[in-house]
Amino acid sequence: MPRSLDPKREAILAAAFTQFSLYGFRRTSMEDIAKETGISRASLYSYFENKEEIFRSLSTSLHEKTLGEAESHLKSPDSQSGAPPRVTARIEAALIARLGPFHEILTQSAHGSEIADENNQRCGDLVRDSQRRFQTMLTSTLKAAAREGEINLKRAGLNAATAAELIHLGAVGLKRGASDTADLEKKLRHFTRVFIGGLS
Amino acid sequence: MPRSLDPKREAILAAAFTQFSLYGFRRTSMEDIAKETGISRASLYSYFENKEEIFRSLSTSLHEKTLGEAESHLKSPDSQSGAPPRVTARIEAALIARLGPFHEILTQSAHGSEIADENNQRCGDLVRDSQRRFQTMLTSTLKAAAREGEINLKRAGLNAATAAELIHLGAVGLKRGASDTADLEKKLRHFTRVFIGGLS
DNA sequence: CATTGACAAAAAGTGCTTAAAACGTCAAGA
DNA sequence: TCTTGACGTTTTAAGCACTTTTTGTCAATG
Repeated sequence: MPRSLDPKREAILAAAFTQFSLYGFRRTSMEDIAKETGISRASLYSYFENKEEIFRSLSTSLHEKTLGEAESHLKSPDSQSGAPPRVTARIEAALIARLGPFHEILTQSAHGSEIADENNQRCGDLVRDSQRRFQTMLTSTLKAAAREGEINLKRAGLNAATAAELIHLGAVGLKRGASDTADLEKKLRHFTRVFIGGLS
Repeated sequence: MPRSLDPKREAILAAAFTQFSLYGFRRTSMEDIAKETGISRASLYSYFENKEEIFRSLSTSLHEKTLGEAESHLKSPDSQSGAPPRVTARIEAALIARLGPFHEILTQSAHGSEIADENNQRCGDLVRDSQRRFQTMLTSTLKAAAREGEINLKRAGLNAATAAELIHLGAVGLKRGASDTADLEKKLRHFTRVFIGGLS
């Protein structure tokens, strides 16, 4: 059985996620996680090295999930032709899939900012790597769209990688001003529509 | 003499800015500021209540300066007609004027992030107010541009305030990925060009 | 009358002690 | 084989006494 699909591990990760959301990383003990999982604290150590590894596993898991969903949106076949470039809808969905869950944690948990700090501190490598991967996906999506004439990068004086970076950074910026998930999604939709429109 | 133009106060503020940049807010003492100014510590207290007020004055001053410059760019008459909407160049310049100096402090000072933290903590009201004012400026600029047919908000399904918010938040997001001032300016130019292009 | 040295009060840093909490491991038990 | 209670260790938190730094205020001064 692949480690990443072991149901016991999944149960522990789910319990840990609950506790981290409630109390933050520092204030959550292995005892808390064990109790929430319904097993003894000692058992935790047969599934994870320590609290740090649990946290990193959670982070990895969320990054993989959001990247996977983002990728599937970016690669999904266009539903039907229409006036607005079809790539817009795909990028909209990808941004929502990629950024939504992190924003959700940040706004819903009472310890959202502490969790975000710990994540940058302990999983900075994962974060940077995921960002690079996401930007790479965006880049090839934009390249393909340019090849098919959906957008025109040359006219804007941009290459695909630069355009992808601008979209990504801009979208991340929208998180700052979004009060809840619905608001973020609305902003991301408008933003993407206008920005891709500017490349058409 | 208006308090805000008293040359003694200005000298103190300049000295304080130097020290804060070098040592951060917490690690800078009134003694440090006095020495840098070339006066006694006691004299500081005849110009400012305490270190907090010095810091807030500095923050106010930078906000006013950047808002003023941004406004003058936004209101400046268009140089000459051209293919790209003339409002683009004005917004580009305004964003650079408004965001550049803060980004400069963040990247140039060894204590940039501490200073930014203190600024949000102690001057959160000033920050929010300035952001609102800047967004208001942007909003009326966009409204005017729409009135003159330079951009078309309706087609994008946006009102001017929402568009202004998107530009502002997006531009702020670009700060995260910009290594230095030149890089930030380049990103802001590209971003503005594409985004306003999307509204044309 | 603007400036400052000097003073008392407050705050911040240091080192040490103690108590409590959390950790990681392992042998015994289900 | 999987689970866990229990054990020794490590980490964290709190308290205290002490020193140093920083603060805010004035009366004295040039």
